[in-house]
Amino acid sequence: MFTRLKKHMQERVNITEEEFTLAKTYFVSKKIRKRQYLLQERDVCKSLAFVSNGALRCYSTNDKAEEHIIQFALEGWWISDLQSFLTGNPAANNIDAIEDSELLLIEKKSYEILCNTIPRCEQYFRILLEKTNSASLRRISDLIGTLAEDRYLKFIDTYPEIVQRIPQNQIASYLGITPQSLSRIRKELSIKR
Amino acid sequence: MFTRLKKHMQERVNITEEEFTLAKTYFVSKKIRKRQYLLQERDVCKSLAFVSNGALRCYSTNDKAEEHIIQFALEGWWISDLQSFLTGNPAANNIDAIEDSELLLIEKKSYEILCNTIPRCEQYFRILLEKTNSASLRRISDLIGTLAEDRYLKFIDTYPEIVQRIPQNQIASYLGITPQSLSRIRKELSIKR
DNA sequence: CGATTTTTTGAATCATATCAACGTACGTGG
DNA sequence: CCACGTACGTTGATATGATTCAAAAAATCG
Repeated sequence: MFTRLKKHMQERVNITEEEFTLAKTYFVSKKIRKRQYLLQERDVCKSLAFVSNGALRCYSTNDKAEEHIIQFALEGWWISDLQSFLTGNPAANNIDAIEDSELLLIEKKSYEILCNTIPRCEQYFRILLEKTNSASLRRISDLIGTLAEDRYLKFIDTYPEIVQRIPQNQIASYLGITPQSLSRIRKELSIKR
Repeated sequence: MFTRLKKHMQERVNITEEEFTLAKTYFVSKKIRKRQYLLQERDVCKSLAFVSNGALRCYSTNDKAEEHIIQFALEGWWISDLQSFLTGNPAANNIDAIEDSELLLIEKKSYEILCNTIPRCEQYFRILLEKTNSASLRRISDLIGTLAEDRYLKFIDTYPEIVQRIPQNQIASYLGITPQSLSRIRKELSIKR
C-alpha cells in the first residue's frame, strides 16, 4: 500500500526506515471509483492525495458549465486543491477519478505535524513543490507563448503515459482548447507526416 | 538591507533573531539597473533572488523574438528560473530589471545549506512554494478557462501595484495577449462604464 | 527639446470556438 | 449475448476573439 509513496520519497530525500514508518501513520488510504469525486467545488479541500494507483483530474467549471482541466495525476503524483487546502476556503475546483484509484490521504493537521516533526518530510515536500512549481511555470509559458498545435506536440512528448490512458477530449481541456480543435490538429499532423 | 526579507520570513515562520542573523550570511546583495539582465537564456540560473526594492520580470522569447512575461517580481517577491536553478541546465528564460532594483541573492549551495541547517528556513521556503504553486495553478486555470478581458479584470484586481508601475504592453505580455488587444480591451471597458 | 518608448486606431487575416450532425466504441442491464 | 444508452471522436459551416501589419498619437526620458 505504501510502496509507491516510499519509493517516491526515497528517490527525493534520504529518509530512514524509522522515519518512513512513523510518517506512514499520518496517512489514510482510500479507494475511489471511476467518476467518483474526491473533492467538489465549494467544499473545503481537507487532504493532500498521493496517487498509489489509478488516475485523477482536477478541473474548474465556468459559468457555462465548461470544464477546464488544471491537472492530471497518475500513480506517483500528488493532487489537491492547494488554494483551498492551505487557506481553508471553499475550493474553486473539482477533483474526480478518471479510473478506479487507490490514494493515500494526509489531512492538513497531519501534514503540518509531519513537516514539523520529521525534517526529511518537510524537505521532501519542499523539493516536490520546487519541481511542481517549475513545471507549472513552464506550462504557463507554453499557454501564453505557443500555438495549440505546439502545446499538443509538447504534451504528447512530455506525458506519453497520459496520452495512452486519458480520452482526447480531456487532453484538449488540459491544453485549453476544444475537443473539436484537438481533433482537427491531430488530423493536420497526420497529414503532415 | 535585510529588513524586507526579515519581515517576509517573520510573517511566514517563527524565525529567531539568531537564526536570521545566521541566515543573512548566506545572501549577497546586488544592485541592478533598469533594463539590466539578471539572467539571460542559455546561461545557468545560479541564484534565487529576493527583491528588496524595485521590479523585475522573467520572460521567454520564441523563434519570432516575441517576449512572453512569465512572472513579475516587485519588492517582497522572489524571482528566478527555477527549472535552471534546480537542474543546472541552461535557462530557457530571461530575467531583467523593469526598474532600478536591489536584490538579495542566494546561490544554490547556500540555499541547500540554509535549508538543511536551519529548519525554519526550509519551512519558510516550503510555505513560500506552497503559495506560489497555488497561485500558478490559478493562473493556469485562468489562461485555459477565461477570455482575455476577464483575465485583465482579474489582474488589475489582484495586482493593482503592478498596474500602476508596469507599462501596459508588459501586462499584455503577462496576460498572453498583444499590446494592441489589451488597448482595445481597455477601450471597450471604458465605454462599458 | 529631440529621441525613444508606449499606446492607440484601422483594416485584413488567422486561430480557435461554436453549433450541429453523424459515426463509432463501449459497457450495462435485460 | 444482444440492444440500447451514453461517451467519445470526427467533420463541416460559420462566427468570434485575438493577431498582424501599418501608422499615427501620446507619453516618457535623457
